[in-house]
Amino acid sequence: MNDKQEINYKDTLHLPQTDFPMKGDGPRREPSIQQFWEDNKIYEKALEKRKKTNAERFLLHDGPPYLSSGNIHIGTALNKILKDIVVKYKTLSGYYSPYLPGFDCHGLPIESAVLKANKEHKDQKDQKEQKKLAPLELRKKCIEFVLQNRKSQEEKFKRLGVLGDWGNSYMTIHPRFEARQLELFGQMVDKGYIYRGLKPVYWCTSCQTALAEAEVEYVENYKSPSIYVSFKVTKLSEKASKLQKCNDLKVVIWTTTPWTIPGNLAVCLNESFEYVVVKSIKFGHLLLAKDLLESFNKKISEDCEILETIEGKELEGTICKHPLYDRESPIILGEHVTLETGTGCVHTAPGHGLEDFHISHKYGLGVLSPVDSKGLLTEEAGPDLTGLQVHKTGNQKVTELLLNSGALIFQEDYLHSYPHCWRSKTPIIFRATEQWFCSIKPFKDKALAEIEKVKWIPDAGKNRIYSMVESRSDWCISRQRVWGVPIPAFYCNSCKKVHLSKKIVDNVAKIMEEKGSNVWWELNEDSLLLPGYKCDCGSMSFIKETDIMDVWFDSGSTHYSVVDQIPSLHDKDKKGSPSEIYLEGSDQHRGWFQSSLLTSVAINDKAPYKMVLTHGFVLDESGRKMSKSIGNVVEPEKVINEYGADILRLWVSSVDYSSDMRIGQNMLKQLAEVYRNIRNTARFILGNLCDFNDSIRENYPLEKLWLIDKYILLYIEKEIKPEIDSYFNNYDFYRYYQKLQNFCAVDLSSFYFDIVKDRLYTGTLEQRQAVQFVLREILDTLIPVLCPVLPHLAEDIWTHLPENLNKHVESALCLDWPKQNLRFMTEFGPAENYIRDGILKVRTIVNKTLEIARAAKKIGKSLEAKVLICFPNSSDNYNVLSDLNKHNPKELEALFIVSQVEICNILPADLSSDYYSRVDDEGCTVIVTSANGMKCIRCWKYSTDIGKHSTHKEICSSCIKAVDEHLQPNVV
RNA sequence: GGGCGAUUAGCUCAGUUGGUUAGAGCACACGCUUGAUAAGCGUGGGGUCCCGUGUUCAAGUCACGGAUCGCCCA
Repeated sequence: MNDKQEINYKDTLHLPQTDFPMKGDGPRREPSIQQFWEDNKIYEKALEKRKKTNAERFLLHDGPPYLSSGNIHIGTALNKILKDIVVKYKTLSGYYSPYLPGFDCHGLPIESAVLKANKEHKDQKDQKEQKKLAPLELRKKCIEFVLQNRKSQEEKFKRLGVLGDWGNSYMTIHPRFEARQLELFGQMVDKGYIYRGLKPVYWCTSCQTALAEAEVEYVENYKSPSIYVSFKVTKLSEKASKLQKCNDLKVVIWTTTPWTIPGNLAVCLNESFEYVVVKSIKFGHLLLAKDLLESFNKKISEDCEILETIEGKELEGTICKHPLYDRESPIILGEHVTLETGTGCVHTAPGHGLEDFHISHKYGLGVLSPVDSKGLLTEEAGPDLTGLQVHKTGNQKVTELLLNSGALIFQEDYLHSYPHCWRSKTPIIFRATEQWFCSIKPFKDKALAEIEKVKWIPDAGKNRIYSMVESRSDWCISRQRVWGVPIPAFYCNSCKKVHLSKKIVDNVAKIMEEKGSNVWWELNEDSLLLPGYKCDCGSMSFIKETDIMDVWFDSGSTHYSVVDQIPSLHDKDKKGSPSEIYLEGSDQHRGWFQSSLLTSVAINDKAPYKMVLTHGFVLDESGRKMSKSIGNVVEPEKVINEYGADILRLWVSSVDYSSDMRIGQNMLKQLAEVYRNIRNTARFILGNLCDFNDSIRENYPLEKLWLIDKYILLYIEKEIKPEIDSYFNNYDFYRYYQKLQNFCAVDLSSFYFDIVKDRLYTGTLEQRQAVQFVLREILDTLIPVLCPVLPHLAEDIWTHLPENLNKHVESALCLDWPKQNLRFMTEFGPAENYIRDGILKVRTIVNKTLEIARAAKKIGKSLEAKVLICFPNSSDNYNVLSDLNKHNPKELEALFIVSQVEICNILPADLSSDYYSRVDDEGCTVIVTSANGMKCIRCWKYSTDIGKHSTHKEICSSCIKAVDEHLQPNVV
């Protein structure tokens, strides 16, 4: 055995050993890791662990994704991953953080998708069979559609590595959900917030139905009659009194829908525009916006003289007379008035336009809508117009009446884009219809105050929702649709009175909880109303409402219908306690954030969330919106199949979600590189801990550590742990990503590991264990810190832990967040500064000098070199490095990965020009020469003591020590 | 058309109360290594800080105007 012929020195090295694969191979291996989590109930166990210790609750309440398709797009994936990162981090760091996923199941897009599928199906069979689906039939198809999509989406979410209580996820079609939603609605009814009123909606006179925005398509170059009409001023506002001298003054309006003149209730001006009174030869004194006078002159072929100029706001309150009826039409002010076309004086018919409706509502003008469902003018429009079709004879007759009354100034054909019904392809109208509203006014101030209290991330979110809520008018909660939760109101059959009360609503809720919301269509009024219910007029015959609720009301009720109902989600006896966080895309400022806030303030007087985090939208690599037609859509499924979920998750963590994010092949490729580097960092640690035993850690004598060991440990305590923790705490995930990447690539891989390899592979057991002790500490920090973003990688590492390491929990996801190690903090103080201020900078200069020698082909690997470092007399670095060199010369050699290091103040006088390279820096001069002595065939370092030993003639004295130890393993 | 937001290297991000020559990682190029090896290490090139005007001794940073992109609304 002692015969040198028989010793293969390579066998005496401690090279890394691990089964941990170099490649993650996410597409193939992640599913089995996920299976492990599911089979072993890891989500439940991690949660249970916190519950046992009575941990503080941190609830991220899931905003339900919409089930209009079984696919998820990259934005949804981003959202779910962000949520999962938050929940995993909070769980690891000691909170009780349950995650109950939800799904949004009602609404028009689903109904439309089902109708479309049905139509296509029917088309193939028989065109004539095509007729409207009966409500129950349609709803049945919607349920099937939704259940199928839910299953498909759930699979996709799970494949992202999102853990949660999938078995109990909530759906807005669950009877218990719908019942609670109605209860909440009942409470709002009870408080008097719900009322019935008129509101203009898109209306198709051919289908005789209300249309949603999505069902409207715009036809270009549609020909409308354009008319200029004068309204006589009967009383000037005080501020406009200077116009008194302009006798017989008329305000000129312009419209392309003459049939809406009967609905006119006001004339709207812009407060900041300049208006003029002009003298027309044909029409007398006219008022219109100054900037539009020129075009107006052309129309009437005159060159009107300007008599007066006045600001729009001074005219507010001036009264005009309606040109057809004996009715007042006041001048009001609105921001929507523009100078694009017309006269700057806008004919305002609140029953026939949304802007008109809102501005008239502000002035309390009421609504007039003298048009029936077929598009025929009603008696309200007067005997001359009754029964005329608005777009045809209606327009003609109104124009004729205006001409006769002398109010018509000019008329011509006008081409513009006009909304049409997508089904019948006929022009639509705006028509005021009876709708259900939630009055915001009573609790708007409270809602605004709550917005102030909530923490919005990023900050800008607060302004955004604040201004939206501040300017919002009442919430129209009814839809003339089938796929949704019914509005449980009744109409008396004889006196038409509306019946809606908490009692009625609660009763319907009770029935619905038992039998599902289909009962509304299945049962008759008697069975749905309270037994023996009677109208004030004495009638007991009622008709049920056919409108359903706005789908935003469904999801907006989840704080009550989900969070408050499930004991594991809210603190004991603390119903109505806000969730810690809502996390959605920035489009939800108008959507879920707002509807949730409104219903919550309405019934609980407070916001349903303490914090709201919003993220932007995902664009393609060049910053364009993703669209099928451009073909730049990045599908999460494809990313997963090519790179795995961890890469997608890493992408999520790498970008600043507060604004729009980009994704594309180039980025993913780079992320895969970063992932590989992190993975190999872990692999290096695992491989080098193959023979380490955790029992060594206890009471490990820290004095055996080298300076560099203490430095890296202290760096982790003082910088890595606290920074990473604060990045997660502040939801700055991209900072975490940057830090993690730097830590693995720079601090560990290229710096610490490179330096430490020699000791690990060739050193004595004591030297090797010192490094292993450090690697073990690093691993303890690294694994949990990977969990939130790269759970599959973390789990993979955990399952490949060498056998003598303490695997005290079943899964990496059950670990605790790393805490600061006070022992290191107090015992290592001075080490860090030495490294920081001196050695790191010197190392860079040494590397540069080595590189010059290498480029000149003088050396290959740096161990072939000897380094001479010369500092000025006063240099602190001189003192630090020379002290270190005296104390442990091996450490400086290791630090620069060279065979010899000399430190001096003065360059040796005999320094000839046969050195390899030289770099003069401000702080020092570095000279590289060839290393002294011969190369040790074991550790590859050069030394002068080779060949002196009787047995080991080819290795250095350090290696002889290590080899002897290896040959007699019992002697430590 | 209105409200809100974004714009720093090929990519992802730093850049403090305005203050030297704007930084990091990745990517790229060249080289080394072959004892982390479908890995690892070193060195290097690369910037009109979206554009313009202004304030200032001094602007990536502050003010105003504009462009492009995105979200919401009309």
